[in-house]
Amino acid sequence: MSKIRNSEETKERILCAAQSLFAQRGFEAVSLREITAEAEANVAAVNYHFGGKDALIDAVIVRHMMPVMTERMKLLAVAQQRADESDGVIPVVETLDAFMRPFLMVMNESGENKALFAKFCGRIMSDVGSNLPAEAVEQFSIMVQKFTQALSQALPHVGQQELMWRLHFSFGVMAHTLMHGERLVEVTKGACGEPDFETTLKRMIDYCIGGLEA
Amino acid sequence: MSKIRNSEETKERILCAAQSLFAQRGFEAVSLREITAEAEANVAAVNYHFGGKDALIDAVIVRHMMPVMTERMKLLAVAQQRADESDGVIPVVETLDAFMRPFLMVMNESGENKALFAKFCGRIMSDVGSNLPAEAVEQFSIMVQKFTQALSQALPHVGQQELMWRLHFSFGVMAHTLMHGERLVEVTKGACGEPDFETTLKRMIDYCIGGLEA
DNA sequence: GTCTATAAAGAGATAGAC
DNA sequence: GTCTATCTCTTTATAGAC
Repeated sequence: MSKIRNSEETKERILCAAQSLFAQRGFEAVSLREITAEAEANVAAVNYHFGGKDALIDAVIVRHMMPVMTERMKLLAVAQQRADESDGVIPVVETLDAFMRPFLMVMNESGENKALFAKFCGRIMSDVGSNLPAEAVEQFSIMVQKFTQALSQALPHVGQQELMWRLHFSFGVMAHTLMHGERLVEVTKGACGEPDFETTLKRMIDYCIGGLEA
Repeated sequence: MSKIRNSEETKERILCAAQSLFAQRGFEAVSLREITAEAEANVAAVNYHFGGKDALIDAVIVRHMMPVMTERMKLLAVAQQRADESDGVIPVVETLDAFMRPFLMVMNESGENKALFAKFCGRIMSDVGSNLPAEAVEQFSIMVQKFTQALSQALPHVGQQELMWRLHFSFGVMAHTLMHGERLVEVTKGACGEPDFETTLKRMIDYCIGGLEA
């Protein structure tokens, strides 16, 4: 039993170390040796627990993205309930909030490095559809459908195709900011301020509302 | 003389092959062997002509980004001249056009695969500041400054910090679309239409105007 | 300038002892 | 479950023949 517990801990350490390194440098540029060194585990442990590097990548993605996806759907459902008490249409600001806020929530809940977690999420958003595990792609597809529908009702004057592109653009805003937001601070030498995540979230939502309603 | 000419051709083939592969899979995930195989050159040729893989990466980036940067500055200068004939303020739509259109122009001029070139540009935009050659970073920095200034004059009600973030978001729109625009077509199974680059450009500009003016 | 051959380092994976 | 030792493959880089 103690062995099983240790095993689970080792798995967890590997997952965390992998996520941190993947966030910083991407999936392919990180070696198992670096991961296991940081996780204070053995190279063989990865193959034992996950089956190989590719399986580890999938596990890390699923492990960290599922809570975000679940939270998104939950927030959207809550917003839908609120909307049903009036005209049934979710305001754009609430839909966007339901889409973007879960990152903050998961970030805050986990004790992990927030900036790294953000980068990791941004990286995944950028890679969606390329090599993501099937489970994640499916979840993602369902989510896109739900959110498109909600936005469509709030923005009836925007055609379906147009709306898809604008949602795609909004993904870009989020992915780019999650991945490279802190770099803006560097590049501008702090002239852009050093806002907390809540402030950045609000900025993104405001910007995307403007773009979606354009 | 004929050897020199052949040498230049080999260099060019290597640069093109590298750009194509980097666009598809990123810089670190592509090996020199793959590049030289596609370029029908020898592995040693890369080291002879460029000095190593890192130097090749820098050369590819500089080679393909400089025309875009130059064109951007030129278009902005032209817009400024037009503006000087009235109130001196460049309309947001023209600033955004000057920023985004050069990609199309360079794409169309080069005989290369347009979609690949777009991906390559998007990848560079995403990597700005991380490992880009100093030459490119400097150019980029100057460009950001010029465009921020132009937008600032057109949007006096938007604070400086706020504007920087909104410009950053606009970068995200462009980078994400260049890199993953075609994937939207796949994911939506064509429901988003299959617009040409000119149409997508217009959509991006409209969206970004909405966001910038929000 | 170009190529072959090879060096040197590092990758992922696995067998077998514990 | 974990770890050492090792296998095999691939990478970048370079020396030296042509």
